[in-house]
Amino acid sequence: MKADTKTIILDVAERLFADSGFIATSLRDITSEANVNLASVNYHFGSKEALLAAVMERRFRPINEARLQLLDKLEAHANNKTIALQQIIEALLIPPFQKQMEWGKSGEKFLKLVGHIHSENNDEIRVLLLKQFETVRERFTKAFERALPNLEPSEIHLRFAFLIGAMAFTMMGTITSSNPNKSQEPEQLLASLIRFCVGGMTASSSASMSSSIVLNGDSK
Amino acid sequence: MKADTKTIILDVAERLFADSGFIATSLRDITSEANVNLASVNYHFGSKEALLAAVMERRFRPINEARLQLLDKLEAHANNKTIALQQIIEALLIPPFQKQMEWGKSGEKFLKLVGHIHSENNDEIRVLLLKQFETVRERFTKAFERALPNLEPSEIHLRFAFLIGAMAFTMMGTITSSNPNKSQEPEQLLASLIRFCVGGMTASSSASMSSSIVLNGDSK
DNA sequence: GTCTATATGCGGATAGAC
DNA sequence: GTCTATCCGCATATAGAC
Repeated sequence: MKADTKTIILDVAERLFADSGFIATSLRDITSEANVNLASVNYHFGSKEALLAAVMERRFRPINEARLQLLDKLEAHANNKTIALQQIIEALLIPPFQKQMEWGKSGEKFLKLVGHIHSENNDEIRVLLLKQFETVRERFTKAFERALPNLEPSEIHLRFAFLIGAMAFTMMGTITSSNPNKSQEPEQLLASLIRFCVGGMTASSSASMSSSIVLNGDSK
Repeated sequence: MKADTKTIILDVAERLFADSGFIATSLRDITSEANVNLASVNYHFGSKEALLAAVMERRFRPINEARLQLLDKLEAHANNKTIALQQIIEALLIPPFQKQMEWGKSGEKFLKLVGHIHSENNDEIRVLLLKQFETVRERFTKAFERALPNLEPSEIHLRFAFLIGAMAFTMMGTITSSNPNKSQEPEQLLASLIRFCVGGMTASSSASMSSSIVLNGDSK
């Protein structure tokens, strides 16, 4: 557990980025809290953006590997049989929560950061995140299409995005902070999220909008 | 349709905030694009934060009023009968899309801004947004509890948050920009979102997690 | 590898003429 | 109400001694 400068910077940066966002966090905030020199960030990482990339890479690689391994296992166990949708969703949603608990205090703020990154406007960062997620997205899209043969691919694409949205929003900590129950157990939160997403993905595609409310109101 | 300075600033600020986020957009970006003087923002609004507050207020007030009016109508028409869950969700999700279409080009970027605001870390801004949403949240929470008597209030609270997350993420434009179909129709997007949320809210609460995957992995 | 000192620029906000 | 000019602070990044 030697705490070299590089690791300390990564840990502190992760926490501050999660709490205040990438843009609002200055290198001075990071280096002063980490008790390292201001110039060391540029020495070790090259730039502020590269630091963020390193922070994300460190957490996302194992999470996405776990996701793909779980999906591999599911597909191996199911010989030509269809995989239950819930298991696919669990393979997607459990790893981030599981890794967070495994990492303990160090990874405590990571989920919050993940949520924030999803909404950062910085294009280069988004590209970096999407690149890491690309393989996962492709593999799980195919799995969803096999498990939900009655849905159009375009509909599955949209619902997948809704699922990611619910997950990202959950991870941002907005929910836990607004919840009356002061300390929401992560397990309960995850279980509820899984139920919600299973219900959303399996919803009938035929339901039409209620006629009483119309979008195209030419009210003027 | 006189374009006074104040309105021009509001329009341009809304668009730039939506595209690049609040922090990353400078007053100089806004005033130069709006062809107004830099000092006019502080003259008309007082500060950059107050400008954002004004931008949000202008759009949220009519949207939240529409939401509450729709819910009023639903509750008036249903004499002691339970309101269909889908109608409650529609009353919540249709107004932002409907208002956006009504506003046309001027309100085009508004949904994107809404999505971003949900993830801004600035506490004062979040408080401002939550204050606007408070009445809506309370009224719709009660409606959900009546429509879903089998769910625990805490479970409903969580699912409501997931729903907001799916909506916010959708609004950010992440979906539309990543979708292979180049121009996703807003109506189709909204219809899919409603289906997903109805499915998520009505999902069985008894489903337990698959035993093959466990969160508490003491892997070390 | 780590430090100090500094280059260089942009940010919000305001004073005061018109 | 609108303009110019400016205050003042903080940002990232780097140069160069140690």
